[in-house]
Amino acid sequence: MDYSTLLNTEQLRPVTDTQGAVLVLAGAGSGKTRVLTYRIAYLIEKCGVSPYNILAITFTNKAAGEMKERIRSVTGEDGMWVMTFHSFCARVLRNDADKLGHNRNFSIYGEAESDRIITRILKEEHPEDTDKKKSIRWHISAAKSIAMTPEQYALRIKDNPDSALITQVYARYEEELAKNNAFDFDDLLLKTFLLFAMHKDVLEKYQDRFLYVHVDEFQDTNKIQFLLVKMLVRKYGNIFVVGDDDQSIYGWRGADVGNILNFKKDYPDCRIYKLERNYRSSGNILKTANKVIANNAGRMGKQLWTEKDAGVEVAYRSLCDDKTEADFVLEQILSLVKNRGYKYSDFAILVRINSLTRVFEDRMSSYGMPYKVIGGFKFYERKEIKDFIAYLRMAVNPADSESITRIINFPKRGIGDVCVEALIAACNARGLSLFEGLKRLDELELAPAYRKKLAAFAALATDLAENKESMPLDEYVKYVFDKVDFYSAYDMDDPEGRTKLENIDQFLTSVHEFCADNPDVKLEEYLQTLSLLTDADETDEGNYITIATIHGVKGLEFRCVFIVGLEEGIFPSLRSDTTTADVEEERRIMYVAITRAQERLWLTNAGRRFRFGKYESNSVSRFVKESGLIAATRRPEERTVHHTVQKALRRDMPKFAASNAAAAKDLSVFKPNAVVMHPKFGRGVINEINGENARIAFDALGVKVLNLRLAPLTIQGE
DNA sequence: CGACCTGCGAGATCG
DNA sequence: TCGCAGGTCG
Repeated sequence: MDYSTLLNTEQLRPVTDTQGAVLVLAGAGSGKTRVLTYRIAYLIEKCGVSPYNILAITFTNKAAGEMKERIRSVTGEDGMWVMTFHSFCARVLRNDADKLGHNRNFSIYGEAESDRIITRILKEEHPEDTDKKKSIRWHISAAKSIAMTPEQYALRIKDNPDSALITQVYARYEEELAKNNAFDFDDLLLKTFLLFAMHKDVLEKYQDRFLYVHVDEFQDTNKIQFLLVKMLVRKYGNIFVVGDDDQSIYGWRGADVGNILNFKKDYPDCRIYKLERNYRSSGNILKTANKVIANNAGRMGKQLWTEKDAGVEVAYRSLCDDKTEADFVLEQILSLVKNRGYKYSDFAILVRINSLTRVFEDRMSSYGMPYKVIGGFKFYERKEIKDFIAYLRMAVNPADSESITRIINFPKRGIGDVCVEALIAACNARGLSLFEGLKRLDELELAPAYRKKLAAFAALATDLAENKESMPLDEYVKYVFDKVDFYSAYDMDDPEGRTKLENIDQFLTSVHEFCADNPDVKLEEYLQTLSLLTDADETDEGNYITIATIHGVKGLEFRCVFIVGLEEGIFPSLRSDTTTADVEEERRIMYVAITRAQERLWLTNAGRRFRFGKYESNSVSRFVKESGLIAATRRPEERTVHHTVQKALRRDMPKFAASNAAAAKDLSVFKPNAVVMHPKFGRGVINEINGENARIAFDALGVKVLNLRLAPLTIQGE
């Protein structure tokens, strides 16, 4: 392979610099993944390094999957370790968890499980402080991501009035996790670090295996992640990290930009390469991005450039309210799809906070436009899915009392809180885990009524645990579904109940697919994979508009991007304790948003927005001013969607304004009392028409107000 | 035990 | 406005 034809000179240098420490500062759209992929290919092809000796760490599972695929298509190599920090650690721990007092079938707890445990501890020991559980969870996580024990952390936060409470709950929390044979997400990193620190032989095994270590999105690593990597490469020193200090947007979660800014201190001999040529965005888009980020002080300093044309001007629109803003965006999309051959999948609507997606979802669904929301609701966080998974966890890890208490009375078995308390007390008295206690109920001190109900659950639990090996995974989950009788747990006449069953069904389908891809997979492996999965990891290539938070589209690109809700208080999102550092992070988020766009970019804000049950007014975001696009505004309140849209059509798209089917739709056919059909809502009758908006009474769903020009309505008669 | 009522608070979220 | 947690009552 001739690498010099595949890469520009900027990219080629780090790819061929294979020994020692290398830092690549890669601007947005500069071919970062390409460099990483070819660097690994180069090691294999030109340096004779075995893929077995290479490790690549990515930020998301999705990124890992994509990189794996690219490496496979370039080198034909498969099965290399390309994964997230958490997956890497889970794999290491699976082999050596016994050295930490856990066993290999440990459960991985997410935030919800952590919350449950913390709430329980607070209820037992500090009932007056239960409202502090969020802050406590945050502190525990913060302590773990800088590798501090409760005692060490207590010193660090000694000025915090709750420091005693926090560290005491932290200590109890650790005991609980140990008892349940469970790790939380922070533990995966921390305990692997401790394992390496305490067991030189284990560390050396991995040091001798991974001779070349790569880390992507290095700007978003936290302290413990960097410590882990440093440890791994200490013996051979081959560390290759790629990142962009301007795209560090996880500071609030412990990501430490210092890792990238001070890389040279840790590796004095390192070589630093900059990738500043952008291949993604038009000249105008890039200019806007550079202008905005230039307002940040703490930067390593990069100036992106492109050989692309300036392209379409970046547009800024101020709309009177949130609904009008949504209509404006949808109007632009429809017009470009109809007249310029764009597909729905070319568009992304980016928001700073999740709650802004709603108005877009509502309107797209009324207008029959295909869309998909990234992030927001999380499939695996749904109660019904967690309940199902809890049964699987119990079968694999009987020590997992947390999962048992979750499902002991779901579906309803008449086992209430009092009964569960009695069981826990009886088990504690004998030093048994809940599962052991359930198996030996006759030995426990319990009221006969409780014993009887618990016996039924105990029989179920034992049966599930005994049968997990006796059939393939996909058959087993179906077996659990039937045996637990999820079907009768939900009311099919209740739409909510039906949705829940559908979700469980979807979960079962995903297990089938997983089994097809990974034949002979064991339940315990599947569960650990599952715990590390998120919705953002789903890849599918449908033709839909993407609605997402900016954090959710990191690393992605779209031909057309709308950044909406550009208002002070929303973006930048300001809390009372705002510091410059916070604003700089907000600005980096803005920078990430802008640099997602390839061809067209719009910034919008609304003068009035419905939030928390009432209208609120926010001033225009400082980022709009910084982008130099503020000129085209009057007072937003004076404008209506009609004027804005007409003006936009005239100014930006004069050639096709006339042929825009959406704009030219003949509205005179719609009259009060006309019967209309809507593909989603069914039959309805127009009650009242007010300009372009009509109040329509749908037979199935009641009255809705729709924009006649946008909504896919057909006249059925009068 | 479980259905219903009331009050409170509301950020982004990799794994 | 909406979702959750905690309290009350049948």
